Amino acid sequence: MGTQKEIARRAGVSVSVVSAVINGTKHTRMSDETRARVEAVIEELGYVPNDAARALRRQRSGTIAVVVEKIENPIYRDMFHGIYDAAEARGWAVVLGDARWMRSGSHFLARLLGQGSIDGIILRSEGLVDDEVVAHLRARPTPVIMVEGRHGLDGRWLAIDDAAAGRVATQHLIDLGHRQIEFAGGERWVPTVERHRGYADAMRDAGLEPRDAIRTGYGSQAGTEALTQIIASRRRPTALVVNNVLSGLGLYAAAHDAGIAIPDDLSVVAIHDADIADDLRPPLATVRMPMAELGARAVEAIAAILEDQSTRFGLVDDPAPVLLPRASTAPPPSSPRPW
Amino acid sequence: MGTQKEIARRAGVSVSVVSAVINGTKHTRMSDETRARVEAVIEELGYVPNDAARALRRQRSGTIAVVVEKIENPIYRDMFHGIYDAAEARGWAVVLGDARWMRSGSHFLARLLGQGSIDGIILRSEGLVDDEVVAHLRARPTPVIMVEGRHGLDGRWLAIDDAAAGRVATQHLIDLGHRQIEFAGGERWVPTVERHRGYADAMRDAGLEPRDAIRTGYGSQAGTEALTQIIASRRRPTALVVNNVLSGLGLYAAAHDAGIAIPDDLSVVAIHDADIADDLRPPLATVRMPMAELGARAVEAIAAILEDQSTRFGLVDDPAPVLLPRASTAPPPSSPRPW
DNA sequence: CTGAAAGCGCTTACAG
DNA sequence: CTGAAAGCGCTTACAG
Repeated sequence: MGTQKEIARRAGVSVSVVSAVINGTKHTRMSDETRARVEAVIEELGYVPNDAARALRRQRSGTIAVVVEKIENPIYRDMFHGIYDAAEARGWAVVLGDARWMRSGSHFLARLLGQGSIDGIILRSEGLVDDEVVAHLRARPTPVIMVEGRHGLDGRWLAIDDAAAGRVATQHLIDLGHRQIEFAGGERWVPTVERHRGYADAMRDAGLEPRDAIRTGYGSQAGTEALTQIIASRRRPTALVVNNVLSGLGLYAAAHDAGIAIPDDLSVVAIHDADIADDLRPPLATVRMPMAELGARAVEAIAAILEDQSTRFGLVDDPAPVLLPRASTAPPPSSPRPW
Repeated sequence: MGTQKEIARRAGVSVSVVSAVINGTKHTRMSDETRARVEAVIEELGYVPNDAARALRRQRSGTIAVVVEKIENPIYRDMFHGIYDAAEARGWAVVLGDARWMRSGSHFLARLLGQGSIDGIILRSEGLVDDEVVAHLRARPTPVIMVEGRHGLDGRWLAIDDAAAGRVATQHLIDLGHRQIEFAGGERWVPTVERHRGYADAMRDAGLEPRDAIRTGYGSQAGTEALTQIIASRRRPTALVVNNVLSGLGLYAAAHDAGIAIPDDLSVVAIHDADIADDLRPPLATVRMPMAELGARAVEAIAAILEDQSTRFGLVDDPAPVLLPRASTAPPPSSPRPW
């Protein structure tokens, strides 16, 4: 370990030279011999810079935080990847956290909001963060980019094109010949509202009557709730668009329990792709979203803010959402079985 | 924002007093009136301490990092929770990261290993971390606790009682009357080896002949591979213990594809519980492990090391693994269908 | 081309 | 009981 001071002493130079060798700064007008001597001592001691001292001096930590609501949700995988790659390219480290930890008074929150250890925050929350925490976020200079949610602080939000995703999913079902198509996903969360809007647009364009969204909670339970509500109603759609892969999982379970066959009785498409879609039986058709690009854009937005440059917020619509067909969809039954 | 210096100026006191007010230190022999004035200015400015300066001065950041291999694996949920709670109780913030980011030269790794920003690391890896990175880990003073893996650096590892889990899972199947029971999970990773050992012990205790583990990869694919191998063999077990819930998911898919009914043809128990076990059909019987306790113990171990106290490493066996029965198991078929 | 010095914002031992 | 000062380890403007 050791410090630059110690290296300087051992190499017989000043700390300015040591710092220059480490950082490759212009101060670098030193003889090759001096540089080599310094590098040898650095190697010998296994010197590593003290990040706290650096951050204090540079007024920048080189670390950004990503906070999401349920970190185990598989849909984040690509986003994390996109964020990580973009951050590494800029020389930043990424740390992850769970939105459930953002409680007023938590040390996690203190670290996020304190000066010095986190340069920027990428936040994805379905609304869990309470008003007091939001007030803190607003009061601090640390830039916060909201992803997948259109209520970004100071308009700083980025989202995928959820309406397009809803449209793509619905269009696929229309193309298969379905006319009784519904959408499940609740209305509280903005992306869901957008997806439902895309569903409704596709329906209208095809001369079909869109229905209100089937309001549900989130997670796998949403799928279960959706089917329960449908069964309780007099409606018998032949196809369903659900909010995400986990909802699809819950829907599969409920369909199994109710003796409803997928896709023979009911076709299903889920927004968002994830590995597990391939492991379900039947494999679940999904809409792949540009999550990696969303993550990369969020990193760029933080960089722009820190450098006082302007940046474009809003929709990340390239590449466009694309349907990944799998066996959970089929043409509607010619003579529907009653269920 | 502002600094203590600015607060001191506005409140007409010295920075020592400001610091004392903020930290509640003994220096605290100040009049109530002084304290109130300082607090008012702190409030007014929305002052937040600079963590980098603190970390530099205290030689401690108050942040620990948790690095796991596939952060979206649902089995980590409870462990993260246990870590978070224990860390908060100690006044520490927790940050998460993915083991795939621990590449030599990555800025993420630099932040982990550098002095100043991370006080300790909890690492869970199936072996992804390459030798060069391990060498770095060893060379730095930052304590690293290996969880679920018995090759901890300097013997600093903690693991759940995988052998007991294997035993519990197997015993449940034996109790149901199964005699042809197999274990799937590969042999590369130590916990799997332990689970297989527990399986073998339970079998022997029941006077049954344990079989070698069916070697597979990891993740959902493991379940698929296991069934493929069984089908290719002449063996027809009536029950199977799989390494985790994701493997169970893959096994379900493979069983469906092969026309094998669970549990009628084949009973299944998975090590590790996760929410999705309830969403599968049939719901998947699992063994719940003390993951939250494992996480809490890892935090305590870091604390002990930092405080130069001794601490106990090894197995976290309280509470013991417990079987959560679900519909994926049943007595063996009286007259097995051929498959 | 290289070194001495200031200062980032904090905590704390010390002097008064 | 309170203030002035040192120092954590770094970077960088400045002097030589």
